[in-house]
Amino acid sequence: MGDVRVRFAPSPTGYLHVGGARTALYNWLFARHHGGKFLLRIEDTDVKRSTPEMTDNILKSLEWLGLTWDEELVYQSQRLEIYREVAKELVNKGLAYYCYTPEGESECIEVAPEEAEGKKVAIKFRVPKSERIEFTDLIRGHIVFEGKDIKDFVIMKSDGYPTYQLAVVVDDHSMGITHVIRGEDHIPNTPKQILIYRAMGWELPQFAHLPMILGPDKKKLSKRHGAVSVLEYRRQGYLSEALFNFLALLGWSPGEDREIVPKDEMISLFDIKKVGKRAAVFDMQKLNWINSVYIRMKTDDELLELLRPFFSEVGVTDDEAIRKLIPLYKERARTLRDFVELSRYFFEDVTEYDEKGVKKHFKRPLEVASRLETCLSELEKLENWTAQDIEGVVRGVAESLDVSAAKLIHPIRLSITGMTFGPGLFELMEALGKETVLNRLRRAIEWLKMRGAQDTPE
RNA sequence: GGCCCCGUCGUCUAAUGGCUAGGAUCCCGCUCUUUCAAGGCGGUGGCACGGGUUCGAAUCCCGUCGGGGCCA
Repeated sequence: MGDVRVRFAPSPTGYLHVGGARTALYNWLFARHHGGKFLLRIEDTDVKRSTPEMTDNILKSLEWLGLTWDEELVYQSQRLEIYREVAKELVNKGLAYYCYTPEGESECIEVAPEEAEGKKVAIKFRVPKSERIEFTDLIRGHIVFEGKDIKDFVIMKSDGYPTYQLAVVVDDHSMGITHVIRGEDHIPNTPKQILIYRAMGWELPQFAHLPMILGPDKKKLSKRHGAVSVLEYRRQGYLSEALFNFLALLGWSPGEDREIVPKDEMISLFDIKKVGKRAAVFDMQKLNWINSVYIRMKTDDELLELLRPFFSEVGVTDDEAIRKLIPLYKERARTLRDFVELSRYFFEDVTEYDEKGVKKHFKRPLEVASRLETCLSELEKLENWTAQDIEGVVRGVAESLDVSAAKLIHPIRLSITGMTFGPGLFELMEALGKETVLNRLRRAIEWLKMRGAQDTPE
């Protein structure tokens, strides 16, 4: 397939959501696979609802996903004259007509060109009722529409702006688009557009209609389903590669049971004909899994870069502080945000102990306090504050007290983090630092003694 | 309402008309382990339904039902 040219044509009336992103992604993969061009067109003819902010959001989203485009952006708002000329040409050919809506009426009526002068008229395309319009969709195969089922449709509104149907065809033609890859919701538009191509004597592109993306309730994905904006996923701590991988697999499979597929391999494996036909539900759990896989594939240095903005949001700007957390949480985090959430006790005091943890590990307060005191005094003596040596001390204390190491480990964890789970305790203690650990142990011992005094005066 | 698209585990998907319908995720066990996670092992779970074609159907055809989309 030579000289493939595809495009993504969002309208800047909203941010880029994951459905649009997936359409862009498939266009991009198709272009890259065939060594063709991926173009971008901003469909901003809805002047009232289009904003530069949204255009910005869309471009940022695409950049973040690595969906680089070729050639310059096309803005429909700068091409209004061309649409008007084409519409006029269709009228001249008798294939479209002026349509006037009298005051108070909802339907317009055809008027002759002479009569149209000075009136606010729309232009409608005259659908040949006896014709059959068919095309072969790259994904769905042969699709047939009957002309009689299609009503004459507006191509130019009375305010002088083109409708979607006209603008798409004119632009796709003048941009030399060879393959129109878009959402399934455009299937009913296709025959109308084909009629315009025919009327103008333009060569038809190939069409491929992608399945929809649904929410968990199987309804078309929308704001109601929570985060749908691409940049929102970035904010939530998803990696660009992970969202890319996830979206690519939503409706397409590279075969051979592949799940984690790097971008370059994706390009060589991508085949539009293997895209599925059925709508796919956006499954956050799978995204989370893919994200966690990509997090684990990152080097610590790469993660440091990625984590900076998330930590600075909570006031942590010390690289070294972040760096030492990375190995601790790398295989426990599903999102970048998790690093921050899971390591709170590094930056905040422990003010309370997990309720279930207290029941389990602080059950006999005085007994636990005394064990912790032994640990405390041994740890105070420890010069070389490394995970290995800390472990030696703790296990040594366990042995001398004749209790299992777990009897010390769990209470220590609860004391120094307030939580019952987390990274390996000794690495955690090393990372927290001697002073912090000792202080938190002292505080826990005090807490336990108070608790023991009021609890059970046996 | 008219037209169009679609229907394989809960979810994402694989399966030239031919082995006990495969993988991933989720969930549940077991294992490893100081906990959690990661890892390893195992398990529950699916061809929407009914006809036909065929030696043989998830796969082809028809119908029903269900879901979705566009237009009104």
